[in-house]
Amino acid sequence: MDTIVYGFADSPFGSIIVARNHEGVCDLQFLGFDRHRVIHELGTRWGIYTPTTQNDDMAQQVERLLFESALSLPNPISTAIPLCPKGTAFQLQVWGALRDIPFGTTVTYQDIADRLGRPKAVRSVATAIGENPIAVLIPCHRVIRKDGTLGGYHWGENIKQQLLDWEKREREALTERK
DNA sequence: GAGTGCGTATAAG
DNA sequence: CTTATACGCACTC
Repeated sequence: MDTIVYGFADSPFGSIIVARNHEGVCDLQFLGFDRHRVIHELGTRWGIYTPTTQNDDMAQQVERLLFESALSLPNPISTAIPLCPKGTAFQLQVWGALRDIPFGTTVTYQDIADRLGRPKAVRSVATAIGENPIAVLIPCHRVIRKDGTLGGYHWGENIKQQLLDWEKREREALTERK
């Protein structure tokens, strides 16, 4: 059986839990908004009898790659860390589309639906986005509503806004440096 | 088959 | 600003 290694780390946006199996990171969630819900989610997604090992160093390495840097543009993250999210075919398709959104930019839920060739399935697409198990690495925070308002975020709209502000700052900092 | 959801559009209070 | 109605579709029970 496929054991899961998980660990905790502190990010600039609150503590996170990172989990990975032999193929790659399978979960990355913020714990600040609702720690109990997150732990429960992990249990139901992977099964409470799945063998696990704790390794905070692993989590901290991922955290550093994600937040400590100037490695933001043009998004080397997308290929540096292998991912292994668990979901339906439709969800995996949606999450795949999210990975194409460049650092520091935003798109709308409608844009994603259009890109998938399902313009009328916005609602379903939005639901799938809301079920993203790998925060930041699968940048669901870059998807906002068509009217310009933020839209929902599984880990709290505060963090969504903070992530977008951070990406914007990083991006501007890199632009001015030339 | 009924109920639900990180949306969108429009109408109305 | 907030609630209400409708559309549409993947998912869960």
